[in-house]
Amino acid sequence: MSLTPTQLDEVRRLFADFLKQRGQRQTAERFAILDALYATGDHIDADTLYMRLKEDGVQVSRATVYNTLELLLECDLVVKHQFGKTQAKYERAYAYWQHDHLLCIDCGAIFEFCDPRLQSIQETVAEIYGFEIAQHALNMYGHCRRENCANRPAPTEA
Amino acid sequence: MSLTPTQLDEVRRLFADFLKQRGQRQTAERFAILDALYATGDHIDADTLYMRLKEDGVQVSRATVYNTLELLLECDLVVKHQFGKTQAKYERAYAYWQHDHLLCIDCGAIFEFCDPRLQSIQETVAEIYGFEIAQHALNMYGHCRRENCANRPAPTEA
DNA sequence: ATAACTGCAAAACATTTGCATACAG
DNA sequence: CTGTATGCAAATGTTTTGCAGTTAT
Repeated sequence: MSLTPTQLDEVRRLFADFLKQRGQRQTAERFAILDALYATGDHIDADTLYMRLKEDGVQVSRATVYNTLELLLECDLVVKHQFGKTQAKYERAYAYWQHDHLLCIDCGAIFEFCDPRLQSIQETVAEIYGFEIAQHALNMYGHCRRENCANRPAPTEA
Repeated sequence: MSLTPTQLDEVRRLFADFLKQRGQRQTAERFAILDALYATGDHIDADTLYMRLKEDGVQVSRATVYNTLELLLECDLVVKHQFGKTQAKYERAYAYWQHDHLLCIDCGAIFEFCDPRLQSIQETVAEIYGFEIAQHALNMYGHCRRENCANRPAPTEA
């Protein structure tokens, strides 16, 4: 799930090019945030990312974290998710297949899956409604069957 | 898109039964909120619902709106959506087919669709991950082609 | 009666903004 | 140098909470 050092360099280069092309500055903070996000294999919210940077001794402000995440979204190096909560989660997007999410209501575990039929659905919907579809988000919510699942409800006798 | 008076009575009865069964009180406020939500064919956020009630001369507090929406979610008379924003939207759920959403990035218009292939995907995912899936949310984001679409981006010459 | 509910206002969160200072280009 | 970016703290927007007073049962 981790990227190779070469891939990480490529990601930094893509971000650098994006900033240059837009006449925006390449600051240490921006690259630190990019690195921290890519170091996380998981889905992470802005505040946790902010605190993780702080723990690692990288001094950045929350405002810069939000600002930079916005830039990373614009250059498609990061995707943002709204998993039914008000707080958004972010996930790295480079060298990562397009996928959807399966979430456990009880323990919060997140799994990823990919089903080609979704592409067909997207095409059908685009056709019917005359839309040009840019992206989609499919989230499935349920109960995982892991032994150690927290908040697991008592099994309903069936 | 509007429910018949008979259906609305049925909805109120379902809510009444739910409250009774849980030993919770049937207050005028709760039914006013239920009615206001069902009077809206659209997707509505908690604050707009609160203000709409106020306009109609129904005095309720924001806290009661949120509290009641929570109850309505629990008895499946309402569903909650997180359309990529921090603010949640609510939609009536009774006598309404299970459907998914197509949103215009430019003007915010919301369309609904239903595709049977999603059911197959859900079954496949449940099987593969050993999940018992309770619900899903599929949102597609794109550009509608309506003449009067606000914020429509300039057509890219192709 | 009494336990539950309401309204209010304060608190808690998540995110955005304004502005003085710092710094990349 | 110059205009962007940063950090901070205040502001905004959304949702939750605590509590005194109210009300359905």
